[in-house]
Amino acid sequence: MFALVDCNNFYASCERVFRPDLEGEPIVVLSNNDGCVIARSNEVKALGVPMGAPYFKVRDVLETSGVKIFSSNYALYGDMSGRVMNIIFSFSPEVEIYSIDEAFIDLSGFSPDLIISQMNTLRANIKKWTSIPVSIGIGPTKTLAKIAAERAKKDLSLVGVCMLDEASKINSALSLTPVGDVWGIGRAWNKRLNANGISTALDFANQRTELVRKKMGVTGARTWLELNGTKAYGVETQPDIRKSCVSSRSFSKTVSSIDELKEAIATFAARASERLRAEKMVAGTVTVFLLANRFDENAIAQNSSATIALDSPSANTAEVTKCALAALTRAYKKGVAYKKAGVSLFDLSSMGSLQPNLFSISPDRENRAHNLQIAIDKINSSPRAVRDMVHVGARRQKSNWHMRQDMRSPRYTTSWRELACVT
DNA sequence: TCTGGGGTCCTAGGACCC
DNA sequence: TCTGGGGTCCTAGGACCC
Repeated sequence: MFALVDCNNFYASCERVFRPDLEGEPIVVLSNNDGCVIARSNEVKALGVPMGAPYFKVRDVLETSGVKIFSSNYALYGDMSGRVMNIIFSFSPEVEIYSIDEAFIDLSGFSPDLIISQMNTLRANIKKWTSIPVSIGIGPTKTLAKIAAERAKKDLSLVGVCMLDEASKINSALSLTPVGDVWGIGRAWNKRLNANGISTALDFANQRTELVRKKMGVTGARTWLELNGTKAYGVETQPDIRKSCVSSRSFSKTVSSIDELKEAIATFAARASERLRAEKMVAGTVTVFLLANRFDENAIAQNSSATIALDSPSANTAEVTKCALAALTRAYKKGVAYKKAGVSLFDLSSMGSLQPNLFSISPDRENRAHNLQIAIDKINSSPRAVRDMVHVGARRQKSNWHMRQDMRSPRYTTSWRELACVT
């Protein structure tokens, strides 16, 4: 059996940890740029505000209903996530951290009779030690555990833990689950399946396997197997080696000038390389992409990108920035109103296994660049430094493309300056 | 006026190999 | 008239996840 531990309304719950006065109050959390609703407390779900709704469209409803609105605070959510995950690891080492708010546990070592009570304890401990509420679903495959977790959330009589261990329970849960809510069935397949009269997970599970394989490829076939109780996915306790690293932003206003784009791209290049260095990795290629308004059919044709290989794999901000700016010049089209831009790093490898460049002109110079980078990182991470105190000159501190983030809560757990005070 | 960011996997088609 | 068989690698696009 597998368990899925799923935090309830995770970001909204995080906002309540240091604001107990918000317990029972309606809360939403907005995406970067305060663009969309990406988390809702139960009270807001009850108001009928959909997931992903553009803020400007639901602003009036939220305000008249007295909903508390937060910009996203990833420093807080990331840290709270780590605390929840640590508690789960204390129950079993066979854990896969699937996302910021979800983890699978391989229960093969657990005695079947004790699973429910142990999961109840886990749930209670997480609540007690972090104040984050979770739901736990248990099933013979990961996909069924996902469905069980949804049932645990929706059916209040289950008190947060749902185990699907018998055919009758599984069938009943499948019949209550819309096919589009199944893990692996997204928007596109949901539409096509519905058009063919398949509306619940049970309808889908009852299709002929050859038909599913033919129409939906191997991914669809795996989902079908998992719904029918055959394991297609295991618990991956080793995190995958990362294959790419992206830093990107939508602009609050469109940007057409190459100089402004340069500042943005230099910032993204720095962010992405910084993240890579933290994971002791280096990149082989740098891609810059420029996107026009994605809600305008005609504008999408103006999207462009360019990829350039680094001379030798690197995560050095200066190197990556230089490369990214060159790629920008290639991708840039004059006169286009860009809405979003970003830098992706590909061909990643670990720093340790680095192959030196056979044609390197000056290994000594590369060494010095490396040491400089270490010194800069050290300065910037010192407790007294403001964010990015030392940075590449191509960036600028204040620009009009920067993010809107007007309603962010304090970084209670990761910044000394923003520590909660009891008075 | 306004619409997130960061990922992975699969497939089809083209170019290439012997 | 007729034109092999078996591969790999790369890329773009589409689908999915949170």
